[in-house]
Amino acid sequence: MLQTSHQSAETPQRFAPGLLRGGRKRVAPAGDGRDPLAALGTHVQYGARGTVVREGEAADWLFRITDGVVKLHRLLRDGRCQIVGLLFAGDFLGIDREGAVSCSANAVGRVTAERFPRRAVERLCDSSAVAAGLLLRWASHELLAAQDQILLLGRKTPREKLASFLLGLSRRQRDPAVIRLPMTRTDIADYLGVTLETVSRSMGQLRRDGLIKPLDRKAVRIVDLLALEQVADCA
Amino acid sequence: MLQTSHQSAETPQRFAPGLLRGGRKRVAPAGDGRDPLAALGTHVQYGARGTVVREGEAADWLFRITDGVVKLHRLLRDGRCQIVGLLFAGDFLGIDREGAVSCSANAVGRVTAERFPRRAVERLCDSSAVAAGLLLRWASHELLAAQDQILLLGRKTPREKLASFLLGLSRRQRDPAVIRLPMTRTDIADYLGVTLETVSRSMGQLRRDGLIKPLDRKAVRIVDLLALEQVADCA
DNA sequence: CGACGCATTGATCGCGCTCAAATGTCGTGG
DNA sequence: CCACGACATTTGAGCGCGATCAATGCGTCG
Repeated sequence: MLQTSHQSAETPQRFAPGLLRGGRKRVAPAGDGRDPLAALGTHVQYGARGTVVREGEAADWLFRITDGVVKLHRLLRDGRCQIVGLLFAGDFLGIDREGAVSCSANAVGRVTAERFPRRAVERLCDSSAVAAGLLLRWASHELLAAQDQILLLGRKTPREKLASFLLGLSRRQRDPAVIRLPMTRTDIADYLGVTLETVSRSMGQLRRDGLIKPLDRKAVRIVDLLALEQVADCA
Repeated sequence: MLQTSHQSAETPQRFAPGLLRGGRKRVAPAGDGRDPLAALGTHVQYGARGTVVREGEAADWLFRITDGVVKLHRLLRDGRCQIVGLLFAGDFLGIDREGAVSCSANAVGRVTAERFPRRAVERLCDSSAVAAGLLLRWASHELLAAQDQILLLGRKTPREKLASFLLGLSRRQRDPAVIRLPMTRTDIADYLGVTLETVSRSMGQLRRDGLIKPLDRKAVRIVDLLALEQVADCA
């Protein structure tokens, strides 16, 4: 079985995790100064839970997400899992690699991305300050996000973690008042450094306190934005 | 990050508390391809606990540490503190800024650094792929370190956190078997997302288990490197 | 329908936090 | 030089939060 008849994105795909379809090299306008990478890219697509790269693989590719959400996660030997990053449309995957891939990357829902040969990108960056600057700007921004996450993991309570997480998601979405949760409770737990039960309880707590209102399993409505920001304490 | 921001040409330069001495602009060999930044830099020095930059300040400067250790920390409203990064010789400070400084930076011991005018660095990066590449490479590496720290904070036990921390430090030092701790227990605690008592207890535990041997309060000898690596679980 | 995956809720346990006290270390001035 | 005080560190006692284990509910698919 390759694909369910349902087109809805959240339907779990049953086919083997991995690459759905690799496109042909796109013929892009060569002189496009706005996106120096475009000419190097190939479009690729992944099904829900598809594996983009696996920890330890040779780092031959650089990706740029065009649609969907990708989770970066690392495992400890005994199975403990931590999601070290969430990538959305526009984010790069694989900049931070030195020879081998440092963590696995999986599609959360369906994902489309551009894939660039790593060598070619490096050559481009060596010659084009525009290309290098593009990646540098993104890496700097990502570094900031990582610091936020470090503060969250090190010092925030589960309740505060969840509030911060929800607000972070809401900023990424069309309607900031209705948050679509692309991931399961387990994923959220692995992202926030708690257990899935704690995520569930914190969610219930925020609901009982009137800050949010769960719509369905994968969507939450922000009721009291101010109070939520207060809790998140994004000082 | 390194955005082109228009800022007053003459910012009244308030010397941060802790600044010992500001040097003169260094006249560097212009054609030095190895270090495209050198010509822009000024040497500065800070005393122990000196403030390099404070959260919220205008991000007018980029620093490169030449000696000593700098801690980056962020505070929550109620005083909880998290050290989001430690910078050593060769590390940059301030790449990840967008207009304002995102976290405070303090010298841990005595620190010397180069200071670059932010706008000049941005101009250089816009024109020189070498300069942009230098910063990009550093940012990528730092992003990797941040992911390690995220895994540590989210999923490791205090004992594992301390082991990882000690091993990380040892890699930075001349003699990898004798670790000099540049910081206090409180700082270590704020870096590892635990309390100072827990740091102390974990240290005692590693000592009793024969993995390390505290020499004095600011130095530790690694007795059983293999076991320590096992505990750190840097998978 | 039953099987499965995901989420919620409850009961209990133990690790790490908190509060508190004792001890050690360093810098400073008499 | 020693006495002193400030501060860093260690150690102890007790508690509470979040993890763990377990049961149940709920929606989807075969």
